[in-house]
Amino acid sequence: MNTTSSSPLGPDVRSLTFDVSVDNVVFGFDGEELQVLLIRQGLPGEDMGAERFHMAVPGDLILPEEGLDEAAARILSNLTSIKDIYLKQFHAFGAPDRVFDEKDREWLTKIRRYPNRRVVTVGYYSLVALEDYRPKPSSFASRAEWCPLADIPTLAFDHNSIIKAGLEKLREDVVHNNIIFELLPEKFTLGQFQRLHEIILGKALDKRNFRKNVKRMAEVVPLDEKQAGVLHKPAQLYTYRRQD
Amino acid sequence: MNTTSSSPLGPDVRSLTFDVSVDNVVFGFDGEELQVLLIRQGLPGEDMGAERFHMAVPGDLILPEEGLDEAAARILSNLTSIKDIYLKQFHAFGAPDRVFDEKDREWLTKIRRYPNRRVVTVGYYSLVALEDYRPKPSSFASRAEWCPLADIPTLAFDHNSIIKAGLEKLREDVVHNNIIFELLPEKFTLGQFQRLHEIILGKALDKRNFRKNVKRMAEVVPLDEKQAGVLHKPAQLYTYRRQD
DNA sequence: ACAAAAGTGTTGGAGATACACCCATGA
DNA sequence: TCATGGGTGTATCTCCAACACTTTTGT
Repeated sequence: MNTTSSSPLGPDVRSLTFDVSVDNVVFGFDGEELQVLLIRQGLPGEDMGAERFHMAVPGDLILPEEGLDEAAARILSNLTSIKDIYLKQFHAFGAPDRVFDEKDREWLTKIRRYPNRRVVTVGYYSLVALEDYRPKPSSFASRAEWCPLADIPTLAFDHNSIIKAGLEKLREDVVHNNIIFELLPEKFTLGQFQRLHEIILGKALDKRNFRKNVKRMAEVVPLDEKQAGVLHKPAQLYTYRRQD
Repeated sequence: MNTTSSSPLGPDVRSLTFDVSVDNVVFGFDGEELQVLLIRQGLPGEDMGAERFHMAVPGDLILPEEGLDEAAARILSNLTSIKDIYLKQFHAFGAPDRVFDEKDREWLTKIRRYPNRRVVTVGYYSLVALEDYRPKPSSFASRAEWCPLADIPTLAFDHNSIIKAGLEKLREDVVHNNIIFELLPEKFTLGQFQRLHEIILGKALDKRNFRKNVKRMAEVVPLDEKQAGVLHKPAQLYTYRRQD
């Protein structure tokens, strides 16, 4: 008895209702550069020959009985099979014209019951060591891949601005919290660690000063192991050990 | 096609509809303590003898054609007549059981067309010099008043947690941005300025060091004016002048 | 031998912290 | 005269920025 169409107060539900979605901006680091997890929109049955489907950040509508954080995790896992990662809400996007492009609407017609309904979306960002997560597409994602931040094409909806906002938030959080470790592989060199900082912060850092600071972090501990197979002096490997 | 419960045509639609609201946590400073702007829920026609209406933060549903920021400003102005203030989005709240209390539901029945619909709300916070803003209730607010942070009663919905989250965000932003000036009256003493910092940051600061830091802020300029009518040495007054 | 990244200390300046007493006013 | 907050300086320490050369490996 409790919702929409049975309400005594009138029929004009369409314009007084919203869908709520979640979009996940997942950053990954491969030791070289920062990447973002993108999906290619496409239904399982469809011929994928045509390249007309769009790339987007993995996102979808939330379910009626589901919290936002919960939805973010479920949706990411549904579309890319990546799960159990740190997901942090960073902003809600609700411009009435978020979705205006003709091809976006066309796509929505295929997957949504009410494709014209206004959608407010909540952005989450996440950080992973890229090598630990190989995305596998499913549901309405025909592909799911890491894409270098520099090479991101024009995406569906307002996803380019969502990524931009997520990156800004990431930068803030890296400076003030210890979020950056989520992005590192289990074993990493100080070179990678520094490169990661430089990429996220967008500026060069002094090697000696950087290493001095790292030495003061109790969480970063050296291993009894060195890099091998590289064509230069092999680097000491470190790992991150959470403090009590 | 794997895992998902949502078919290509999207998840089950019946109840898949939401309202979206905005809640404004407005902080004010009176030179002594930090306060929050609250409204008392009540319809204009109703007898206000009974004290059974609840206090809440000023918030309401967004309109179909309206952006989130826009809605926040409109709603605040509608309910309290306070306008043209700095409003910053800080978090979206979407727990499915955000509204579960019987009296909350009862109240919604009076003002909402679809009182049982799930509501996802977006929190905004704001900062003002309390003395510059005297709230005037209207719409479904029967009262609108400043309430000291320490004396906040149990509020409607999840508004206590929303305030808490807003305060945390405020603290962050005070440290890293220059947001704090929004909270000060036009003319202020360094004592007030320091007290405000201490209240927001939740810790005591050294007076001499604090004043040293203030002297280095070009935006804080002394006036040709002193406090009067106080029962101690009158303090120099300062003002905030935005830099180009 | 060469290329490529790893690794390593010192110095100077700026900003943070710690700390105690006199001053001007209203009652 | 007393109570109340206003107002002031110095010494130390920690953190940050700037800066150049040697080492180890693979080819």
